[in-house]
Amino acid sequence: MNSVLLDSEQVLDSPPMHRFNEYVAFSPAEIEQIRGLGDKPIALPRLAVIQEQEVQPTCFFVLLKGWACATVRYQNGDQQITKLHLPGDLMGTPNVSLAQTADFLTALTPVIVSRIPLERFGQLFVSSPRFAAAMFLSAQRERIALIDALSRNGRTSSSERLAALLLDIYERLAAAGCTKELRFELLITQEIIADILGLSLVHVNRSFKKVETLGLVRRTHKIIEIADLSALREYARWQARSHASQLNWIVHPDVTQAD
Amino acid sequence: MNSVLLDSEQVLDSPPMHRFNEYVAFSPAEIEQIRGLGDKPIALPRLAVIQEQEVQPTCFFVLLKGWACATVRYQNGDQQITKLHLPGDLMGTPNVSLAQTADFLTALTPVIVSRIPLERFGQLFVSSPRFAAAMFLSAQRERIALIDALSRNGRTSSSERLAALLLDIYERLAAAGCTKELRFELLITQEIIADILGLSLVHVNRSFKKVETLGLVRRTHKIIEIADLSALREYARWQARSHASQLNWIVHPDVTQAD
DNA sequence: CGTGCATTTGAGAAGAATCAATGCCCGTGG
DNA sequence: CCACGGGCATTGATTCTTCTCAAATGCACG
Repeated sequence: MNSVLLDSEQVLDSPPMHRFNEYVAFSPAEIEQIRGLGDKPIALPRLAVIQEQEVQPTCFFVLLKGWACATVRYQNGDQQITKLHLPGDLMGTPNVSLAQTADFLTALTPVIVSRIPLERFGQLFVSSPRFAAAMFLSAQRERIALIDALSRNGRTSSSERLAALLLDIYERLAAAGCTKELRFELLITQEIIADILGLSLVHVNRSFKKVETLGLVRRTHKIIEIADLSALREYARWQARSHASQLNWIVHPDVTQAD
Repeated sequence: MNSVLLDSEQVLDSPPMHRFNEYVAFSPAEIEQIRGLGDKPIALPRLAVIQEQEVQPTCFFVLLKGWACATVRYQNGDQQITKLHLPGDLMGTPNVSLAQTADFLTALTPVIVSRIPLERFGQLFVSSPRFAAAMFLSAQRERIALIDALSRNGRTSSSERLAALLLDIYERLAAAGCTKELRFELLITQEIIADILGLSLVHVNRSFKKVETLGLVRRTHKIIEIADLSALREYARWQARSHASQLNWIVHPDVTQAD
């Protein structure tokens, strides 16, 4: 891996930790523990392979900066991107259940990632039920994201799928504070979008023109502006998904901490 | 729900508990605890809705007998089955991360299910790190199943998808001890298969004829016989997925038990 | 021996893939 | 300063896959 070690303090406060607090309100002390899970962040160039397919998983990763993706590749060269990773995402966690990784992790832009060895992760998981609960809920939430992708790919047209993808990216970037009003920078090519949606590059282009013609989005270079948010939601058959909030059945105050 | 209460001992030893031991070798005492999670099993007829879409999740389910599925339904009536559930499966777990359930759980045959209230599940999850680890790994394994479905639907032809579905059902039934040699009973209609694969009923029928003509499977009524297992695997671009076995990073002996 | 559900078949239409150019933007080197 | 080349986006023409509509067949069950 063609990587560059970074001064850790440079990124440790910038990274979007918002994903860890989605389900459990961690205390500052707990947040410190979670930050301690990762190795020193490393920078990788665009197209770098962060983790290979069909190797034994010994770690997973946090994406601190940039965009990346998980790709399943077949012998004949076909590939399908099964997850677009945005800043703050954990990457490679499903593989911990397997003897061999199921997918590639690839940088779509220059990225900064931190490697989390399974040993260190396991220690915290076992010692902190609150952390275990957060990880469990987060895995279940990712299953929902996959379920949504699967149902969309099976039952909606190409342009509806594109609309849904743009909405998904918009909402996730907004949660990470990476949008300005209804605009965001789409850091991926149409070829990558084709790999995400399971379409051909040519057809993605035509779908783009369609959602533009319908007055749902505007494009100028890489900047996407949502022209009509509610119309876009309707067109994409968008289903709002709010996080569970009543979690006292699984999330309790941390007994290892003094009140 | 049009349900019938059953004498519990009638089913408590029959159910396929094999799914719980996939990652963690539980002791008999632990198994007892896990069995105690579920309410008294109930029987439901075919097509019964086990859990509604867009309601608050307060429990999930174990499927003790029969087949069921998780379905995402859209306003216009389109629906996509996102998971085919076979005996032993946990059903509805992804919903615990949401304020509202994302899908319907529906019986595809007469079923026997047991309801697991979140409170009871949460107590065991918090008190037993081994159990928490098993649930975490199992959720990650389900993500892999969804990733595989997503990549197949995006990148393979209809008949390849059908071949992969038949293989998937065969292997899962074999793990539950519900196959005889290379034969199994396919308890679902072609319309259901269409909902699973994201195809039309008519095209499923033609795909069936294709895999039959290719000499990969044979059909007599509902009985499917795999005519050439390795050829079927190759045709379906089947990817073997073995469970992770080196789990000492997260699975430790249960400290609450005496040696 | 109907009746209802599931499977099968046919024909035409629509959606998406493929093949093949062309255009555009931008950085690089002459 | 401009010609060139590479990567990406766009367009056109054609082919192939899958869908839709419609009808017929088969099969189980009262």
